[in-house]
Amino acid sequence: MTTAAASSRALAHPERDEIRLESVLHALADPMRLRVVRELAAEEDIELSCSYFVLPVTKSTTTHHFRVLRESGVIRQIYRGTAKMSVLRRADLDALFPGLLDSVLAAAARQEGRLGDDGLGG
Amino acid sequence: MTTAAASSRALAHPERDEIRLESVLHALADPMRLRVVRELAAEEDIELSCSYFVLPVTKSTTTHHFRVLRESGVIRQIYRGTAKMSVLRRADLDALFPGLLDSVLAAAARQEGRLGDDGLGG
DNA sequence: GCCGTACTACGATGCCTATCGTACGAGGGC
DNA sequence: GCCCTCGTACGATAGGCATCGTAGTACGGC
Repeated sequence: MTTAAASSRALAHPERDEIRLESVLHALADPMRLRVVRELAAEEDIELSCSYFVLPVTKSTTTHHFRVLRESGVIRQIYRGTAKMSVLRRADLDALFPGLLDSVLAAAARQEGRLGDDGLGG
Repeated sequence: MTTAAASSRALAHPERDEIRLESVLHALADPMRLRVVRELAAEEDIELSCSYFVLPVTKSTTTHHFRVLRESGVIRQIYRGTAKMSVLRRADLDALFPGLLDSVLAAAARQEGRLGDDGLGG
């Protein structure tokens, strides 16, 4: 392989054309997951480990949320050693649903300002 | 009253500033409700009765979905005689979350074309 | 006043899901 | 090899929710 090899453990992802709008909206409708997506969007194209995110839930719940995000096609996950890195699938989402991700991110930012609750624990 | 009077029965709606992004996304994440919203958007600013919508579920389930849409702030409902009319709260949604509704509608239309499933029962 | 239509309220059901705790597996550092 | 860290798997639990059916309410027409 030319790129840095991921661990042998593989993870199932939907192909671009398997991503469903309803699943994406459902994934984004949860506050914990929206928060993760916002943090990932803030670090555009940078792989972040699950442990980077400090969420007010246990590790098993965090694992659950990351799986929902991955299986809905919102993020891509790769094992790197003991860490599991996550990136937003922005290119796929923008191609399928132009403007959707941006308007959701903008809406979340507006609402954060409006309510004075930042939704980002870090 | 100057405008056509609605029935005496009142319905609870969230004020504009009470509308939460997560609730809106949740409301839109259901196929049945997304379908309703798309039909309402297609008849911009026109009040449609619940019975206008031919959904593959019973009337009580339909009532449930309309309530979710209303309580999340996506639609406004008014009684007119025995009928209950619904309209999209486009102005409120556009003011709170600019571009969100349009990108969701566009995404739904794109997905419809992509999958060959129109999501609108006629 | 009576009936039909439009929608609601309520209870039941079965599924999905957000959460937890504990026990386990995979990799890296020593 | 041993242990620590990161994350998973599994089971349990509790609540939410999409669905239904039935019984009931509001309103308009006759």
